[in-house]
Amino acid sequence: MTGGGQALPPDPLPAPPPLADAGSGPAEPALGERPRVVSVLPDNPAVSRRFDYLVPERLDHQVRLGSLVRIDLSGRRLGGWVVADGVVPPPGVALRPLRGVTGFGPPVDVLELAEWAAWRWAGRPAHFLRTASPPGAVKGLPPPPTGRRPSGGNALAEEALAAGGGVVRLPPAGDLVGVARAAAARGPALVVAPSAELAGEVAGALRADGAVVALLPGGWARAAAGADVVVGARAAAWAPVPGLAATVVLDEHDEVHQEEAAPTWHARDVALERARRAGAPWVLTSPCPSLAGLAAGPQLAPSRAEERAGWPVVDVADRRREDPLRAGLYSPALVDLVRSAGPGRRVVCVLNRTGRVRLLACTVDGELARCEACGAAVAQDEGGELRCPRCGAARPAVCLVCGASRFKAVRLGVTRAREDLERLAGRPVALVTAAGGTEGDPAAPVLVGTEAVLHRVPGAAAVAFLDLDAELLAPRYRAAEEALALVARAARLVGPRNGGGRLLLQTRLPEHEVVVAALHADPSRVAEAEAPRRAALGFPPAAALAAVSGAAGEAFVEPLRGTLGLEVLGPLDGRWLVRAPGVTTLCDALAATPRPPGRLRVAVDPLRL
DNA sequence: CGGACAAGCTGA
DNA sequence: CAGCTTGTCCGG
Repeated sequence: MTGGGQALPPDPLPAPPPLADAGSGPAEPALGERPRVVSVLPDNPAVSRRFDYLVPERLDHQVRLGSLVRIDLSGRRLGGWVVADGVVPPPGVALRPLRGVTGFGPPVDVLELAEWAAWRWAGRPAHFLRTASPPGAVKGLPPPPTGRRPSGGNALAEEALAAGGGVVRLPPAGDLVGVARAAAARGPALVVAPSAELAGEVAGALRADGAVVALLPGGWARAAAGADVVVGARAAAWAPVPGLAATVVLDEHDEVHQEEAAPTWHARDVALERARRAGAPWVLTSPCPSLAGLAAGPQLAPSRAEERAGWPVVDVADRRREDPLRAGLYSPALVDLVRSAGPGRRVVCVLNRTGRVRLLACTVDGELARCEACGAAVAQDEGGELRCPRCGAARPAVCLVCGASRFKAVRLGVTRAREDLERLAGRPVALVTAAGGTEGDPAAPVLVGTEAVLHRVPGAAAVAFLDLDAELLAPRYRAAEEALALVARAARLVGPRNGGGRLLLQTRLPEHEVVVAALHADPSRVAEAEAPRRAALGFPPAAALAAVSGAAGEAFVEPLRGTLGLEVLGPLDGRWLVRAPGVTTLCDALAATPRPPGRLRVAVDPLRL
């Protein structure tokens, strides 16, 4: 099967006992005096076993499946989750009593989901149960909801929900709240947003409708007590939602939905699996659906006119026409654009490179300036000397081939771009980087920065990508999707065309499907070009991949080499790639392979490759 | 994980 | 062979 089609639960491999009735089977019907015993999974990912404990009388009514409890384990006190109740402990073990109950924990369906996720992303259930647990102790729940269920909402979302599930292509200026509304109209809905900020906006809008909204992570108890809508960022995919009736993932293409650290779980896939288990319909929305998202179900697109209206005007500056030696990052169109900036008309320039200068080329023979000692590209330091970033050697700025002393920056960083733009625009230009700093006046009419600038600025009249080719040609298999996602983010920042929103794409690849897709407000062009490439190259969702690294990587990967249907590549840069035709084959194999001692990182579906 | 205990190394 | 390090196992 292909990746995004939701993975089946683990086959009965050497799988651990299912969480919800782990251990030793159900108790016989209370036949007199048998004491109550529960199985507890310790809150310590290094301990994957479950241990049985007696429930003291005084805690009896507080302990239920999922409860967060305190236990004694080999002399230490730990937290843990009750994962089975009424178990009959194996004979000959001296049981200890639970030390206490911390409070409410994940409901049974989430306990089972954690077990599935441990299989799906080669992790430990405890890791997921932490994410699924409330941020603080929850001793009691608020009264059940008395809200007004929202009605109406986005028509395409309603259509997708009625059909059991679908991917709604919602242009950048589209109404995300309307999608959440359509879901909540069907009953308790789970809405996973790409950021806490957006989650807050959705929560605010639905509260204004009169709905009872649990905004995660703070609203965990509200969610557990029942709510019309449970909404939050990534981790909300693990929130309790009694009576789950619909699941929504907003901006499913956004890579923030995936955890970077192993286990690399993806909120979209968690939400989809949850919907599947609950028999609830689902909606994924995106202005530019990912292939992984599209593999989950049918796509519902607005009319061409509607979709176009939701994107800004896009201009393409074809840098091929510019003199390759003299052409910098500043086409005439760009210069016009930055000169149009002013108070209330902010222009944002995106350049995904930090630093001042990356590569220098001799103005006479075009030779790149490289280190005499080690051959790395050298940069010009403040004093004008050429300094090697790799070995530290410095030398005067003289071409090694022709002796000329003038160099031209062929790849400019944002620091340099800020200075250049300030000169070209004749107005103050501020620099915004991911590191958090802003150089220059943050209220400046022109901002330049790496893609972080798109996250840090509240709005803009226009966004220019100074060098879109850096994204288009990035050596990552998802480069095209990522580039379009970046353009879509900029599109949301500037707003739709009827509000004057404008994007400028500077590129030497004007025929590239990402450029064409943006130009025509038709993201399907990227998906259509990309799908056959992924299939040909064996990349997700046409195949399932795991990246294995760490000192124990070799030992872990070795037994996988012989496994039927698996392909093990590497090591390359200390990393192995495990490829399988589908998620089930891959995850079954990973789950069946013992973990050798030592540092090991297994990233299933790695984002960056 | 962290403690318990067993199997190996060193110095006399 | 004591005294110590290193490794493996197990916990309720």
